[in-house]
Amino acid sequence: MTYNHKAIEKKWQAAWDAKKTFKVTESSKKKKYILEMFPYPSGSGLHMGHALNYTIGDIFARFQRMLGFNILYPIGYDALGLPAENAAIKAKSHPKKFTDDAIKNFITQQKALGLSYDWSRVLRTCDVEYYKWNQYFFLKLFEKDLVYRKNAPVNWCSECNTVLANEQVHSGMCWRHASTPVVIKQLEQWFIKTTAYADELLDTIPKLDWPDRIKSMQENWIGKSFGTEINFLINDKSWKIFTTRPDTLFGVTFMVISAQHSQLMDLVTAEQKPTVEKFLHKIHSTSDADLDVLEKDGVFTGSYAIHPITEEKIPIWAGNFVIAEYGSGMVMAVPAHDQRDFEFAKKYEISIKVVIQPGAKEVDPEDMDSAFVNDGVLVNSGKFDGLKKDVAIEEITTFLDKQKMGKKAVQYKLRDWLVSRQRYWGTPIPIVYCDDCGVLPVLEKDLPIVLPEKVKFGEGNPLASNEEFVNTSCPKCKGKARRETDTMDTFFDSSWYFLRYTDNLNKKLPFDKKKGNYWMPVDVYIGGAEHACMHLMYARFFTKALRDLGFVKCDEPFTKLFNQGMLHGEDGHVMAKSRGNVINPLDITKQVGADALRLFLVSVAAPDKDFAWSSSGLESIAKIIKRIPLLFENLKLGNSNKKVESKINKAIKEISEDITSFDYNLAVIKLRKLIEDFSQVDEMAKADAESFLKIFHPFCPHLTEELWGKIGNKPFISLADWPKCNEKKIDKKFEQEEELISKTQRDIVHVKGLLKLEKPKVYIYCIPPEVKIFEEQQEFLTSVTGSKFVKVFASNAKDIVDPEKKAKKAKPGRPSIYLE
RNA sequence: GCGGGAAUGCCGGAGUGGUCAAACGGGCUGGGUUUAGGACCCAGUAGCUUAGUGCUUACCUAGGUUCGAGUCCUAGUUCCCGCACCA
Repeated sequence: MTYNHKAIEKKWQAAWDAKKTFKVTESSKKKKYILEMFPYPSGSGLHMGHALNYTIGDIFARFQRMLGFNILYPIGYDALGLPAENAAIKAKSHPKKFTDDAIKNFITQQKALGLSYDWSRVLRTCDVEYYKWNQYFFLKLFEKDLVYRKNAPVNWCSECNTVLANEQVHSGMCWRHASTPVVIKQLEQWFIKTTAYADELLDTIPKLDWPDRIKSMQENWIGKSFGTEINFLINDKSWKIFTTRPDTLFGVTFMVISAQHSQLMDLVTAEQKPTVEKFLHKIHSTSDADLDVLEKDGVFTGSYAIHPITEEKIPIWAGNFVIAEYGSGMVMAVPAHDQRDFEFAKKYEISIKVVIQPGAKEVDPEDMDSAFVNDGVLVNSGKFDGLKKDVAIEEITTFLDKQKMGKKAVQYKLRDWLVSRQRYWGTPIPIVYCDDCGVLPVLEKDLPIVLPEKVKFGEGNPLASNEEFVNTSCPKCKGKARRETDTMDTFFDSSWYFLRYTDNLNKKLPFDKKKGNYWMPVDVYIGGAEHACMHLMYARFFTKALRDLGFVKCDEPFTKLFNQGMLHGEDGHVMAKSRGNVINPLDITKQVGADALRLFLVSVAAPDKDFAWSSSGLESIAKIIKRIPLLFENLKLGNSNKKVESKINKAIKEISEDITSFDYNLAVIKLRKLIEDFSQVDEMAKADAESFLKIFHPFCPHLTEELWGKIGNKPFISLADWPKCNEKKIDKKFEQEEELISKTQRDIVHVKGLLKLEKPKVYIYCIPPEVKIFEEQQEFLTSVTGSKFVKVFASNAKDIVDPEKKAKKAKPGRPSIYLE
C-alpha cells in the first residue's frame, strides 16, 4: 500500500463531518471540557502557532474522549475588533465581509488539521445572536452597580483612535502598537468594577493549576499592599495619605501630589500658578518620549499640609513620579528612608530628617548618598523613639487610629476595567442619554441594539455620525434621546464565550444554567501566555460576577491552564513575515500530511517549551509515519508472542502517562520505538494491533482511522476505547534479554569491523543461565551479524572452544566473545 | 528595583534522590549501498584503555544535607520572561 496522505486525510475529514462524530450533549458520563483560546480571525489566516495550539488541544481531547469522558471540545471566533475594521477601511471593504471571509478561511485550515471539534457549537462574536448577550450582561452588571460612568484620566492610543484599559497598556505603549505611546486624556468613560473582586481574584490564585509565571503575573497585577492611611490637613480639608511606612512619619519633610491629579490646581496658590503650569506643560510634552529614563521632576505648589502629630507645616510639591490613580494620588515624602524621595529632596534641596538609625551612632543626613530603607531603631520620633521598625509600624498606626488621625488600610494596583471604545466594529453599549431623564440603561426587552451595517468610515466613530442609530427614544419618558455610540472592548466578548459554547443556540438565554453547570469549569485551557493580565483576568472576574448573579456555580473558569511554547522559524527567530521565515500549516499538510505535521509539532520539545521549526525534523517524522502502513501490510493477525504483548502493554502505560502530563514529546519517542520494534514482527493478535493504532490515534488520527478499517473494524477509532494496560504482561525479563542480545550484537559487529573480517566464526561465552537466551536468538544474531557461524558456550562448558581464553571474562548481562 | 523561570555533549532536548547521566532527534565523521547526487543501512562523536569488555572525568560556580544529588538546601554568576517610580 502506498501511503497517500492526501486521499486518506480528505476521506476521514469528510467522514467525521458527515457523521458529526464529535458532536456532544450532556449525559450521565463524566465530562471534560477542553478548550483552546479562540482565535482572532485575521486576514492572513492560520499560522503555525495556531496549528501547534490546536494540535496540543486535539491530542488531549482525543485521548480523553477515548478514555470515556464526555468531551466538550468547541471552537469559535473572536470576530469583533479593531484590526478587521482597519483592514476593511484600507481595502475599502466592510468589516463584516472581511471577517466572514477570514473565518471561512480559518475553518478550512482547521479542518485540514483533523481537529475533533464539535462543529455544531461554533460561535462568532460578531453575530448579533452572540453580542446581544454582551449587552444583556452589561445591563446585569449595571443593575449590580458593577458598571459605572466616570470622568477620569484615561489611556488613549492615537493609532487605534480609542481609549484603552490599563491591562492593554504595555510599558507605556499600546498593546497593539508597540511603538505608539499611550497618552493620558481626561474623558467620560464606562468602567467595570473589577476592583470589587480584587480580593477574591487574588486569594483564589494559589488554588489554580496554572503555570507559576502566569499566577505571579496576576498577583503582581492585582498588587495588594497593606499599610496605613494617615490624615493630613490641607487647607482645612483632610487628605488620606496611604503609606506602608508609618514608622517614618516623623521624617516627613514634604508631600508630593501627582502632576495628573484632578485636584492639583486647587492646591496651587496664585503666586505659584505660572510655575506649576509651566511644569505641567513640560511633562506633557516629554511624556511621549523617553518614558523609562524619566528623571524625577517637580515644583512647589505653594500649599502646606499639617503634620498630624507634630503639627508642623509641610510643603506640598507636584511631581511627575506619583501616580494619580493609586492611593490618594499624593504621598508623604520621607527622603531619609525612601530612595525616590531622597533623590527628589537632593535635587530641590529639601531637608532630610533621619528617623530610623541602623546602629547606636547618629547618622548625619549630609553623609548619606542614598536612602536608608532597612531595619533599625526609631529616633527623632517623640515618644516612639527606641522602637524597632516593625513594632513602630504597629504602634504608630494604633496611636493614629485612637486619635482618629489614621487607620490600617489596603491598596491595590488593579484598577477598574475601562470598557468603552470609540470604534465601530464592536458591541454597542446599551445605554441611552435623555436630556430630561439622564443616563439610562436600555430595557432588556429592547435588546439587541443591532450594530448598523451601513455606516461611513473615515471620520471618527462611524456610529456617532449615523443619525438612524443615534436617535432613539427615552426608555423612561419616551421623549427624544440619543444612543451611546461607544462600543465595548472586545475583551468583554471573550470574557464569557466559554459559557456560550455550553448552549450556543439558546435564543432565550445566554446559556441554560443546567448546561452551563454541567460543563463548567473548563478543565484544560490551552493558549499563549500573552493574555496573563488581560483576557485571563477579565474572564476570571466575569465568572465570579456571573456566579454572584446566579448564572453559574463555579468560582473559576479555567481549572488548568496550559501555555504552549513559542514557535520559532528555522533561523531561530520568531516566525514573522518580515523575516521571511514563516511556514504555512496548509502547505505542510499538503506536502507531508496533517498527521505528519501534528506529530512533528509535538515531537521536538515539550509543548510548553519554545522550539524552532526544522524541515529535516519534519522529514524524519514523515518517514516514520510512512512505515506504519507498510508494517500493517505485512502483518498477519493471529497471535502475539510474549514479547509483543510486553511491548504493547508497556507502551500503553507509558504513553497514557505522557499524554496525561502533556509530555507529548516523550510519548512520540515511545511511539517511534514501538514502530521499530514492530517492524520485526510479522504476526500479532488483532487486539494488540488495535491497541497500537489506538495509542497512535491522538497524534495521527487520519492514518489510524484508515488502518482501523483495514484490519476489519467499523468506523470510528476516534470513538473507540483507549486500551487498558495489562501490567502482568509487561515482562522486564524480555527487556533485559533484548538488551543482552543487542549489546552482544553491537560487540560482534564492532569487532568484526575492527578486524575487517568478512564472514567470521563467532563464539559467544556467557554465564550458564544465559545460554538459553542466546540459543533462542541464534537465528537473529546470525542474520544481523552477517555471520553464519555462531556458537554459544556456557563459560564453564566442557566442550568449549576458546583459543584466546575469553570465556572467563563473561559476566552476567555481558558475555565475552571471540571472532576468527 | 520587584516578581517568575532557566543553566546538561557540536546543537535541540530527556533525565527531578539510587539498578546505566546524555533517551530521542538533528549535525558532523567513517563505512556499506549507489553511475553520481539524494534516499537508505551500520558504526563513531569527553579522555585513557581493551579485538568488544574496562577505567577516569563530566550535568554554570562554591559550599551544604544524605549511605547516595544533575535532581534537595544556601550563596553567587549568567541568561530569558513579566511588571516597572504602586508610596
